Amino acid sequence: MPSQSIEDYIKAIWTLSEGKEDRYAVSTNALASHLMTSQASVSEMYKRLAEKEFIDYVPYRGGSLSPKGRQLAVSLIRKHRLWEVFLHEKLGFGWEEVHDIAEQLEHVHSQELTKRLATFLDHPSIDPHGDYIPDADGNIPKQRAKPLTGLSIGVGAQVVGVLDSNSKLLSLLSQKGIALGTSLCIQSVLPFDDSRVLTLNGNQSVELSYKACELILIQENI
Amino acid sequence: MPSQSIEDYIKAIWTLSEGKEDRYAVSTNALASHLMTSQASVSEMYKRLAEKEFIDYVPYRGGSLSPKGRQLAVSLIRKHRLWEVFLHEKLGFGWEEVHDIAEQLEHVHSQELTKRLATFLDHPSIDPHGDYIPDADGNIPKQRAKPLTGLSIGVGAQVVGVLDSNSKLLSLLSQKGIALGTSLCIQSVLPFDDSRVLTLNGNQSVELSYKACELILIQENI
DNA sequence: GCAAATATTTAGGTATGCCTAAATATTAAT
DNA sequence: ATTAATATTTAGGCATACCTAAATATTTGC
Repeated sequence: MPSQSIEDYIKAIWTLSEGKEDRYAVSTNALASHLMTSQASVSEMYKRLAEKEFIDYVPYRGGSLSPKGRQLAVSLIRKHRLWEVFLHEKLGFGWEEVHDIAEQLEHVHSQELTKRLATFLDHPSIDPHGDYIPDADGNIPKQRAKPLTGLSIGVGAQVVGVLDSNSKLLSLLSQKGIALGTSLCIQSVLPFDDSRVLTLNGNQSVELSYKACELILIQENI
Repeated sequence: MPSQSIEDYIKAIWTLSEGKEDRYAVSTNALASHLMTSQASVSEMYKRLAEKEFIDYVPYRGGSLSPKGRQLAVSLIRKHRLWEVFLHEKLGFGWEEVHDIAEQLEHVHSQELTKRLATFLDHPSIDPHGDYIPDADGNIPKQRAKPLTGLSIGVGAQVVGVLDSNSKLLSLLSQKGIALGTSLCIQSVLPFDDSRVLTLNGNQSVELSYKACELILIQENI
């Protein structure tokens, strides 16, 4: 049974290589700053992970998930996102609260539990942040959405996800009245800092920094 | 935040001193065999636990829970038993399957989660094995039931709990048709090994070893 | 192409939590 | 009361997972 640390590392490598080509190698630097640990610790752990065949590791070149590693990562992501749905839908937690708790729940080992939880939740395919939930075989659709910063002025779109589960971002969005499914369009882009002025659901008007807009995923209306 | 190991030790001390007088000291020997670890490890851990003020520890005399330790223990027991109810009632796990999974779930740290889970389950007061669930303030009724070995021949009673969550025992009981709430009475006691022949729900007849009977808690019909 | 900047690894140390074997306390038996 | 049996602790090790500082690779800028 992989330790909690190993699971955290594997999940982080998966997250950082999402959207990149297959076998994308994650640098120690990137992983260290993502996990808020030292590069030395990552370097050491990379050796352990390679030994256990979770990653392919070329010193000075970073680590990339092996098939075994990818499988573990995806099963963790599946558990994490299913628990998020449970916390949100069944227990009434806000979308900014679910991440940290799911972070712990994902480490519970029991395939049967995951299976039954999925059934209990009616096999959801997206979590409260709009991310796809891998199916039982580990298949997960590619995120087709693009960041809000890539939306042109006057074009209608819908919020379908966020790129970070950081609860501060989610609190900010909740506060501004932005949630999954919110319809919006960009009214204008402010000079100097590129903040966006948005129209939400055709009426309210809110301002959002470039930094926040980068992390919001939208899908343009057809 | 106490580590998982510390939580396991505290819970074990609580379990072994349940029913005993307040501040009952658990010997290293008893704890080591309960946790299937060495006495040396327990001795070492006792020092750490005393340092962190979870227990009072007198070398060569064993350790007893401090108020802080008892509080932690009871909150773990509460979480464990609430999760067992969830697994059994919501996910349909059998009573012999829930213990091991709850053993992991109980280590998830979030008071809010426990609170919401209890509400979601409608504030149950007993778990699938018939054990009382401590309330949010840590109060837990004393177990009033007695073991099946203490029941006289011909007296009707009801199964209200088991003294061990060992899944082998639970499987055996399921197999024999014994569950929480089963009505039974002792038909006869066999010679030599003291096995009991039981009548279940007024009709079926099953035989059960003394060893198993010791661990079944019953309440006599009034 | 070589020096400077940056990235990565190695070296040496710490804390937790486990082990076996040896030493020491306590309890029981005569 | 002294010895024998049992219980407990200490000593010395090991693995994981972290750290800082130093050494070594790689990349970048000129």
